[in-house]
Amino acid sequence: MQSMDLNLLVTLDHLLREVSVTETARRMGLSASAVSRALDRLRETTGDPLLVRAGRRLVLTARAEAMRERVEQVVEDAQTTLRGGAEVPAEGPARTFVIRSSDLAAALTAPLAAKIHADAPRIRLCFISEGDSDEEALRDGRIHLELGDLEIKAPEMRVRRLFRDRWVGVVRKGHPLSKGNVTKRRFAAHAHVGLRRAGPSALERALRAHRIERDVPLILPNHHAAIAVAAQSDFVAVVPEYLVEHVMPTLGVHIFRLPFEVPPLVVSQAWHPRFDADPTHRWLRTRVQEVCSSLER
DNA sequence: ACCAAACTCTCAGAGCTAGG
DNA sequence: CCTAGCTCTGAGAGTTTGGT
Repeated sequence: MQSMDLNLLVTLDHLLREVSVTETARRMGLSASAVSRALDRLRETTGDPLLVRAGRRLVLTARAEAMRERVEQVVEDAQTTLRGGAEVPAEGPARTFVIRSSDLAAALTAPLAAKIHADAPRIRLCFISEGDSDEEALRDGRIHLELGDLEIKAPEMRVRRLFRDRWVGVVRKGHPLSKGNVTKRRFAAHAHVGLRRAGPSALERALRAHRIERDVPLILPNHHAAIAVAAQSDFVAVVPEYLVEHVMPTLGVHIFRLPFEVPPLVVSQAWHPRFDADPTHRWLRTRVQEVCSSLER
């Protein structure tokens, strides 16, 4: 076998996650041209273009898409091998991890807490809401781990994708949209609940791209509240499908496919590099990953 | 048509390593 | 120690595409 530069795997891992040469370069602390040439070598090695132009942006080829999870796992395994196993220490003082989490990550709270309590009863978890969403808290160690639909800007921060899910429409049983085909016109004809966010969400961008104008007379703080309101009123909510299936299955709502394309929701975990080599933190990240792999469709 | 953004390519220079 | 070969880098120009 011809010898391969295994450092290319790390670059590939970043490229598959960022889908951008510029962003990969920023994350790795390299120049864009260096990453571009690394991509060249990856293309030569794999015999696939991996990332191809789509307008101003790049998109993954089918082969790259298929490689993504495997590459992530290989890089993670290599890092674990080189740094030592991610085992929770049997001795030592009790330890509390502060996890900042949006309600998008709520589905994994119960299985994660059960797993941690069973395997490492000396570890305590303190979940806080995303109200305080500054990256300084991750930097200075006030927050040990962040979970959710993250838009981390700090280049040094470690971000690992946990799972993806699709957006669905939710209405009460017996609602007009619970019968027949939901068209864009019918979708927009009903009042919707919106979510309070700092910037436009992927959903709002998709609505704008499809020129769908909906009436949003009610803004709520999170998806759980949106589902609960939709279950008991004529409001329409658009939420991640797993939240309805895993967290609020008892409400008896009707779920329908959206009549337009929305990029999938991506839930990730993020942490500061200061915790990279911390064996207990690594053990926790691995447990989070395990719980999430059971959620992904 | 013009401008901006993102990626690609070429070039020259620097640093590292192996071999003589 | 010197040299050749390789890799990486930044600079700068070119290409493609989208927005105005």
